Formats: sequence, structure tokens, C-alpha cells
Amino acid sequence: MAAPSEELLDVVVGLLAEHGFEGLSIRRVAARAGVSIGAVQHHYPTKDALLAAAMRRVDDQVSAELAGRVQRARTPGEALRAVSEGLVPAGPEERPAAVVWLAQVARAAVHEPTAVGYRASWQRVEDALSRLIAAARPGLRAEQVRDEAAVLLALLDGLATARVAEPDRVTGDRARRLVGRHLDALLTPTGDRT
Amino acid sequence: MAAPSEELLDVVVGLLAEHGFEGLSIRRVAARAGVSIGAVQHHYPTKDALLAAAMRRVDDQVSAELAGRVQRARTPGEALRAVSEGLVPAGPEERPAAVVWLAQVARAAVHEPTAVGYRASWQRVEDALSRLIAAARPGLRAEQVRDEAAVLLALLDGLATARVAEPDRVTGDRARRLVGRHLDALLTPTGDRT
DNA sequence: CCACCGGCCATACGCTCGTATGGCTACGCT
DNA sequence: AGCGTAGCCATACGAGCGTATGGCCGGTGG
Repeated sequence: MAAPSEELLDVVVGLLAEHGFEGLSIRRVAARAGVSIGAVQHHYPTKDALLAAAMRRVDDQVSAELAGRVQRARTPGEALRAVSEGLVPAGPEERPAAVVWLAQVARAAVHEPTAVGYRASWQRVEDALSRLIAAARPGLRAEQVRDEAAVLLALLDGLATARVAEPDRVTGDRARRLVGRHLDALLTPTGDRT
Repeated sequence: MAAPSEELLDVVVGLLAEHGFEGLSIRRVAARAGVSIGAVQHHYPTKDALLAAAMRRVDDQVSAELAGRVQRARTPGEALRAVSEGLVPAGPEERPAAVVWLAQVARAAVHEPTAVGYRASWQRVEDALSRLIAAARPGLRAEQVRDEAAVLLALLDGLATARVAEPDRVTGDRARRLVGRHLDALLTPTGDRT
């Protein structure tokens, strides 16, 4: 199953999640994967290539997870809730991806090649959210839809960041509750009841 | 005015904003400040100390800026808007602080000492927002106040991140508009007009 | 049978890093 | 006047880094 080059990427993600960028070196990746330095070089000629591949992998995994949630949902509203919960890490098992994502943003801020991929991926998420919101709230004007999508995305982003860096202030339960209430308001056209 | 040790911190912030953590070294700081390596060591014995001081400095500057905005406001609502706009970087001149803040979060995720300071500082912001919201919306229950503060903070956080990494998707104007509309809704008790 | 090549390894090169050390100058205090 | 100390500098050391190089090993096609 797991091709050797894929296993290397998992090791990169693990190291990144544990020690951040500073703790990532070819040597460490090789050591943890139980292979030689040359093997790493063979699959990824430079460190940048290795990093880019690892980030793309996390990206793909997250995208696939979200797509699956959308597909399993029966209504746009349900899909919106499922996607939102998928974007905010709740348990420890979702932390590595979130930490890597944080590292990626920080890198994107100062490293243009990273920024290009990051922007494309995030734009896709906003588009997807827009489509779901438009479907769930047919009355909304297109511009309002995009704004609501941007607000929701920023909120999820901020909550995810807080979950990673301040797990005590923003617990998994609290994050879920806050997202739920925001979506309640979003999915309920101006003034309504239960 | 500018003590030599303060100028070093400005250099650190500048380097961090330009090239991130990877681009920061004692040698580079010394070179850009026009002093010797030894001078940097004299004021900050280790790289960690230098980094911590630089982050604390950004923290203090941001805190002072926000405190000033609160003090100049005439109503809690006004203060809330002023603080919110202060937390989302609009122009290029606010970018360095925002990039450093992003770097700090990423570091906090994998470096406990950084995380401690980060959490304390962010908790203070949530508390301040809570007080302002409580003052602006006297009817709200305490728990709801805290939730609204957390939501607002996450939103601002997410928008600030987007402003740094995706300045084209989330322009300064758009960010301002989204924050304004969120605050409109927050400051208007359930169902109202104009 | 042999040439080839993908996959991997061991090692080496050159560089940059954080930090340690020791010395020099200028000023304040007694 | 003399001494201590703050401020700064030049240099050195050891470690870790990314990358380059050249060789070995096993399967496959001619």
C-alpha cells in the first residue's frame, strides 16, 4: 500500500507537527523513516520539493475529507455544518494537519511559491462554501453570499488557529458550539423562531 | 530615544516580517543593525531571549494601540469597532506586526514557552472584548457575552490571517466591511431596523 | 550473458548557525 | 588616580545543515 515516497511525506508531516519548521531536516526525516539521506534525496531532490509535496498531501487529504462530508450530507445546510466541523480540529488526531496548516500559512506570508498554492486552495474552499450557502439560502444576493462565505471561512480559520494554539481557551466543545450558533443564525433568514 | 537594544528588536521584527523564522539569525540582525555579533549577544544572551523580547515588543505595541483606541472611543460600541479595526491589518504599514504575529502563533503551536505568552495575551484580548460587549449589550447573559467575544475574536483572527496570506481575496475594504456587518448584527438586539 | 537503470546508501564538501571567549575603550565612583 | 564595570568587538569552535558524488545491488530487456 504505502509507497516509500508517501511514507516520507507522513514523516515530514509528523516532524512538522511536533517541532515546526525549525525541527525539519533531511537527516531527521531519513532517520525517522529508517532510510538513508540518499533515499530521501532520490524521491525528492531538494528540501523545498519535499516540503511542497508534504503540504500538497495535507491539502489533498483535507480536501478529500471535506468532499466526502459534502457528499454524505442530504441538504446544503447539513453539508455546511459538516464542512464547518471538518475544518475546526476537535480531537488530538486532527491536530497534526492543523499544525501543518498553520506552518503553511506562516510560510505563505513570506515565501511566494508557498503562498500561490495556499491561496488557490483557500479560494476553492471559499467557492465551495459560497455554493453551499447559495443553495441553503436561495433568497440571498450573490454579493451577500460571498460575504457570508468569507465571514464563515474567517471564523473557522480563527477557531482552528485557537484550537491549535490555545486548546484551553477554545475547547473542542466550545468551538463546536460557536460554529453551530453561527450557522443557526446564517441558515435562518432574518428573524424567525425555533 | 531609541535605545540600542530597542533598535535590535525593530531589526528582528523587520527580518521576521520579510523572511520569516528561517531568515532570522544573529549574524543577520547584527549586520542589518550595523553592529557586531557581540553587541547583539551583549543585549540578548541567546537567540531565544532575542526572539522573546521581539515578540513581547510587538505584543506591547499592539496592546498599547488597542488601549488607545478604547480610550478615545465615546461608547462601548464605538470602542468595539475601533478595536476590531485595529486587529485587522488594512494597509501595508500594519503588515509587519501581522506577519510577526502569524509567526508567533505557528511557533506557539510547537514551542511551549512561546505558547504561554501567546495564550496570556490572547486571553486578555478576549476579556477586553467581553467587557466591551457586556457594556454595549446589557441584556446579554454572561455566557453569551463570552461566546460573542470568542466568535468576534476568531473572526478577526481569521480575517487578519487572510489579510496577510491572501491580500487579494480579502482586501482591506472587504475585511472592513465584513467586520462592520458582523458588529452591526452584534450590536443590534434580536431584530431591529436601520 | 551482459548492459542498463531504478532504487538506495555512505560519505564528503562547503556553508551557516548559535554560542563562548578574551580583549579593548570609556565612563562613574571612591 | 585607580579600579570596576558596561558596552562593544573580533575571532574561534563545534555542530548541523542542504546538497553533490560515486558506488552497490537486483531485476529486466536485448
